[in-house]
Amino acid sequence: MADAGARFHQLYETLRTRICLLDYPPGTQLSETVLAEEFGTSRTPLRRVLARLEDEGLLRSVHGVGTMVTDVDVHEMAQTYALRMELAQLAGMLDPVPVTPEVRAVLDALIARGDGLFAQPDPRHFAQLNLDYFRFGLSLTANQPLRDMSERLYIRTARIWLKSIPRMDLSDEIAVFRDEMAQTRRALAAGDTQAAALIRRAHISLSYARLSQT
Amino acid sequence: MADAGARFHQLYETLRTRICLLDYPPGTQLSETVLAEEFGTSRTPLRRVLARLEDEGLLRSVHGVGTMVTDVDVHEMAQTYALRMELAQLAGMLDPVPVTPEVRAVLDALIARGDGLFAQPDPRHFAQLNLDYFRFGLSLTANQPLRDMSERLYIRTARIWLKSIPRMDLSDEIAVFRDEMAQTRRALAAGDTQAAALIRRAHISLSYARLSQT
DNA sequence: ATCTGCCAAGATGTATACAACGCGCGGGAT
DNA sequence: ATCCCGCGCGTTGTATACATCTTGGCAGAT
Repeated sequence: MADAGARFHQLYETLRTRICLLDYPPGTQLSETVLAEEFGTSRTPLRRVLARLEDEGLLRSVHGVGTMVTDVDVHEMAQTYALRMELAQLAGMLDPVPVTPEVRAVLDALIARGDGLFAQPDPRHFAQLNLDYFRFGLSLTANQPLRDMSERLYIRTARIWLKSIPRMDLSDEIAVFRDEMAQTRRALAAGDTQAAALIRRAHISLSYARLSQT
Repeated sequence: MADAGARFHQLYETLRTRICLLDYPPGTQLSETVLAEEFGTSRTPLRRVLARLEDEGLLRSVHGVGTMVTDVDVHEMAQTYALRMELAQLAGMLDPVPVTPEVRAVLDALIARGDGLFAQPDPRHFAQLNLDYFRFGLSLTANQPLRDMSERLYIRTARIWLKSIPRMDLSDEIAVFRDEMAQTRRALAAGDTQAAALIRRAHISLSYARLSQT
């Protein structure tokens, strides 16, 4: 049978993806019982997953009431983006990894997906590509704590960003995103990880500015 | 009866303190059953606490083997300190809080404890004061995500630092610590939060240098 | 009609019995 | 003497029954 830890991880990522991709929008009430039935398990292991999601701030459980998907207020959003900017820059300074052809190949694959997305815009695919590109940026540093914390922060606010996409212009956002990837490719072609990090920082800042206009 | 969340939090802090203060040194094997009996509860709520400690990297549970207190290797230690230095500096730049007389009073109380510690050195009290002073430093920024992540990183390595204290000179370390607090007080007397953060960054760097010499 | 009190339903939190798993000891074959 | 198989014990993981809590609606008094 499959390893228990692997099963836990799969359950965790499944639920986290549903939250981040707005299958469960903020305010949605989840039922431990129905989720346990859906995944063919009992409440106990499921609660282990929900507990972790609650520790990460994505859920909130109240005794006798239910488990709700949390929302993020503008204040927390501003603080998180301010911190994410700094961490993005740090990713280019702390324990940078050498830019190998394999690294550039990964980025090229992401750019190709961006081209496909540009031809056929879709918010959900955009969100997925954005996450994958974010993780690629983290792969440029070998500092594991920095990677963990950055991803944690990203996950916490990604769904709010995705929720605001309809209010903005999807095609414009995709175009800006492709520009960022193209700039990053030029920086990595020169082997300049720090420049790539600064590009990322600038785009996080601009992204937040566009976000807060809505 | 006391709130369930409060009881959870108390259990969590109790166990975390025991781990950080080396009541449970790295490698110690914990038993869910005996811990549950000690706290007069069943395994279920206790496992909820252990799960969180495991997510934070302080414990590691293996099916059929046991739950062990984790150790931290030198590589992770270096990465964590490198990141902590940067975050300490950020605490003086992101969302700084005004330096009120109340803030200075809190620091004066910490300094007084430092004087008492100097007169009567004790590793355990030193560790506790160090944690409280660390949290005081975090109180100088209103950026909650930054505070959460910084504390998480600190907790993860504090016990390793404490474990190395016997190999260093306790009185010297306490003297250096008092110097840092005195410097910080001067910076805060001038209302310069950023200077206080830079002092903190410098001392984290020096502390790690002394630490890695052993 | 409105307000009040109570209860029933459904939610999460807890306790407990059982399953799955790994390690180590011990006996027997070689 | 040595190696190997097997089983027993303790551990964590899972399932389930029960306790506790909150909310909403209904019935009755005013």
